[in-house]
Amino acid sequence: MATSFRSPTASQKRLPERKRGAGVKYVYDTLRGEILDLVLPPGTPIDESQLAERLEMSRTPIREALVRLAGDGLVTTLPNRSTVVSQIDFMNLHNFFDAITLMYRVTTRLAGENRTDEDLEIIRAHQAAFIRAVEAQDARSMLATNRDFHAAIGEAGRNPYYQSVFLRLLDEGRRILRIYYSSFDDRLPGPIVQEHEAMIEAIAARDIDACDQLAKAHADQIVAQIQTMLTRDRRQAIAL
Amino acid sequence: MATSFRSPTASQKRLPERKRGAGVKYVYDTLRGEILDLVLPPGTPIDESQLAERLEMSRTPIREALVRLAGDGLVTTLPNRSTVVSQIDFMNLHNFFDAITLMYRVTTRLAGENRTDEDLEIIRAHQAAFIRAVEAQDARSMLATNRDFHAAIGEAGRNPYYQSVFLRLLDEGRRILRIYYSSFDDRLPGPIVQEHEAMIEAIAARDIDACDQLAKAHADQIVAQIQTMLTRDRRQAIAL
DNA sequence: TGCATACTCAGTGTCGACAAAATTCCTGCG
DNA sequence: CGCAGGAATTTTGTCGACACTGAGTATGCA
Repeated sequence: MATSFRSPTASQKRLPERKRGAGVKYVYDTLRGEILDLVLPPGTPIDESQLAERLEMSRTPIREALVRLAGDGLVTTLPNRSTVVSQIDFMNLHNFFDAITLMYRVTTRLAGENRTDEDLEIIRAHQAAFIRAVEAQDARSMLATNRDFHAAIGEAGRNPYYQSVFLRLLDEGRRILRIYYSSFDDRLPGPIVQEHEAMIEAIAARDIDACDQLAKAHADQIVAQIQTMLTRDRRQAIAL
Repeated sequence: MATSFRSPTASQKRLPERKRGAGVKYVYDTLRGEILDLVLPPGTPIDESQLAERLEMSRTPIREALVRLAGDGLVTTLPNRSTVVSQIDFMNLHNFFDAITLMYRVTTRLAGENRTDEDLEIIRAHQAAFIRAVEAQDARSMLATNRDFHAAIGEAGRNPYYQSVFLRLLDEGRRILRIYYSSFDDRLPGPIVQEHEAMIEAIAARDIDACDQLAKAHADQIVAQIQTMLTRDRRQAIAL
């Protein structure tokens, strides 16, 4: 099965069937989603030919997507060998904690300074989506919407340099938290919802000090959650 | 001219002449250097076929290098159109100043915490190279070695997340400063050399507070230099 | 039986060619 | 003379093919 869904007779010459340039984006988005949701766990080798066959396109757009993912740090290219999903460096998680705490603070502060009313609407929409995911107890959706919520705050901060690291950290955090939620099975994510609400209020009120304080508390809370998870179930974490 | 330097008769089949996988790196390094030195000014369109001809390889490795450069933010890809060297956003330089000041501080602090003796040797070697460039009044080399000096400090900090932004900021700073040095013609770069020496001392002594203070002073000084340049010669800056 | 060497093969890196999209140039009309 | 429409050209995006690399396997020798 899955050899071809196309009509075997009608494809006499070639049917583009898909817009020029959309192929790369599709591969990129698909792989990125599967990596962040741990459908492709760290260390998984990615075979270009196999992917090309599965997604029904040539290896060229596949390779371009992989190069972009390598730029994001989500995959690692071993020269003349396969490219693999990047490992999560559990030995140096403190680097991650340190950086994401600082970036939470910086981006939330900047959002308090530079946000427009439109930014606020977008942020609130993401928070609403996050709440829906929490109520539905859908871990995958929770992680994705939580990431989008903070990414929107970063956007409102209007500093592309900070935003580039921040997005990278949020993606890495999504992978790390995915381990947590897969081992504790879609439970309520602590006081995250209320913390988000407080952050929105502070950003709306342009209260920079409150933004900083709330962001730090939020970061500390998440870091504490992850550390608790790691000490409770160290074996699984190390296995990955 | 420049059609081919190879023997026209001997190339009956094909001569690799170059290691597998080295092509992409060569294109990437070459273009990156030319972009950072403003040999390719912002807005310059990059023609794949032309580059392929000049560097004597197919378009495939050229395209891969361009995708990587786009990931670094050095070029901008316009879908179905040419890719161009990224513009410098002079209207929002405060974002750059804000971010690089913070990253100078963070990386120098971390270097003070985590540096090894080997790190210190590498940093001192880069500082020596920088001094040589200053004495030779070679602006291009000054900018490159200054960038490498701070990059080495970032490496000693041992936090890849910070390092990824920091490198990006240093590269952008190299482009911005290149305008400065091209308009003021290779003059002495203010008190940068002494500031570097003081930073090395603080890192060697593991004096975190001094690291932070010196990094902030260094950043402020460079920001002030750039701002002075911009107010003196606004036309040239805006022209770019 | 253990180890070094040669062979096989799956998989990447590069190439040349074709097709789609966009720009440019030309032509005809007002 | 200016402008709209269309043809020609330029340039990018995608494809299939092939050579080279490294890993796994088999083979021969001690």
